[in-house]
Amino acid sequence: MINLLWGDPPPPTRGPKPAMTVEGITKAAIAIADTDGLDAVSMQRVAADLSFTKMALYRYVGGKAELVSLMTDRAMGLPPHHPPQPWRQALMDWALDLYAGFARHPWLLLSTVGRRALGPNELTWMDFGVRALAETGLSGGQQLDALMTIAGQVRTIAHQTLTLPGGTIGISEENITSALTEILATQPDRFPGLTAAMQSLAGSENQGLDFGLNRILDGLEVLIKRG
Amino acid sequence: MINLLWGDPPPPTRGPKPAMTVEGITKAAIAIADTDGLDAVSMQRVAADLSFTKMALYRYVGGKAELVSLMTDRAMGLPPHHPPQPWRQALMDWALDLYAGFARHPWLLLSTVGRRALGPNELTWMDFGVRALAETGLSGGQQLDALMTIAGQVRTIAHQTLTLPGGTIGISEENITSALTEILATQPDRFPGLTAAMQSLAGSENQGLDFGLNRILDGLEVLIKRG
DNA sequence: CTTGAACTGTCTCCACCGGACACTGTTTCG
DNA sequence: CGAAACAGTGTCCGGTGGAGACAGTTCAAG
Repeated sequence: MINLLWGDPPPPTRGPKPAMTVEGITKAAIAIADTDGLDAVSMQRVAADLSFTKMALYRYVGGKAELVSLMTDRAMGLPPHHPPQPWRQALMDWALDLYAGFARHPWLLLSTVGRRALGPNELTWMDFGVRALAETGLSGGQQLDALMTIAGQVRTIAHQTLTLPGGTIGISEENITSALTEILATQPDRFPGLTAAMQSLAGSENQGLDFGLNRILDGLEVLIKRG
Repeated sequence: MINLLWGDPPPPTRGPKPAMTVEGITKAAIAIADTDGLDAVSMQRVAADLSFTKMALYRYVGGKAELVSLMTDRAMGLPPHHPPQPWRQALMDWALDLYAGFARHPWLLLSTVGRRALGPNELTWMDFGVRALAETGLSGGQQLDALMTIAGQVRTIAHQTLTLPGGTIGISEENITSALTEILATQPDRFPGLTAAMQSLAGSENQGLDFGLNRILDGLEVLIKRG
């Protein structure tokens, strides 16, 4: 099956006009994922929202996996443009833009795990990030590694902050910290380090993203200045 | 439903002796996930491996989600002990131990996304990590944020390195870089930064984990020394 | 203008999934 | 010796992704 992500194959000319488009299907699927979560995206549901039969979708996309790939790349979109900046600020913007993308489509956190096909938009994101580091004297591998580290930080915080409604089991509190404090309250002696850390946390806001990013950027600065 | 993760409820004494144990079920499920991936873990499959009926499992675990939680916490296990060390070395060991865990059970990368119940082992991991930072003068929140950043780095590299056989679609090469070079070879002008970075990468080994960790630790050192 | 090939969308069917529920058989306590 | 509590099974359900046959539509070639 040809990879729909990279330009559709030339449309045939015989036969009836297609009533749908890959783009329309993808948009419908994204709309479902945005409102009801990625698990709610099924072939039936997508087809129903378009007033078609499930099997009709298979004329356009190869299957569920391919549809998810298309959704992912489209929802990711292209990274926003920024005026030229020093590498540190550029990377910070890049990270915040990425976080904003996850905030818009939290299901991206789920659809981008496991081996998957890379779409053009995803690659463009990486390209932008690498270019921000082009002038720093870092090697290509170092640039990519640095980018991965930053992307990982964004993912981590996004994952722990956004965490879709699709809860799995047990603890149904609003966020991780509340569930955590609850457990720690009952058995403080078992996790002394955590208990102490949580006590001195009380009320401090979610600065996790900025904190981690600044540590990483500090570390990069050390490396870059060292030459 | 009582959380099986935190000590089973007292077993009843009436009625026939249970033929299975929660531990046995969990171990069987982990074995399946280790060999055939997390998707292969179904109630039927687990029950069949134990020579029981699917529905019999529901006498022990509340459902699929709870089983996965049990698998996750058990597979994570307790973090290994290390002799007392300076915080930097302690965190480095912590990160490498965590990575080793992901390498042993790559499906943990999948089972630990989305909101989920926290098990005692997972909390112990966090406790160990936080304790490594206890003497650094960082606040509790900063300690937790630092840990999240490091864990995120480990996850990112593990995810991009291990990536189970359960591929989804398209590109079935051995790792991301090979698929990437393939794409870049066909359209180098579209991703100039990436192309340049990949060219100067040729043959360098997977140092991504060490690189990112050292940047993060460098950044933490800057913050800690600053006081 | 006709005809046949190419194409679209629908229909039926399948295996599998997680799970509800009623039921039989077993064990132990009053 | 019951009766209550419990274990495991069998049956059923709605849902999933997907294969394949089929009829309707459209266009290009004769």
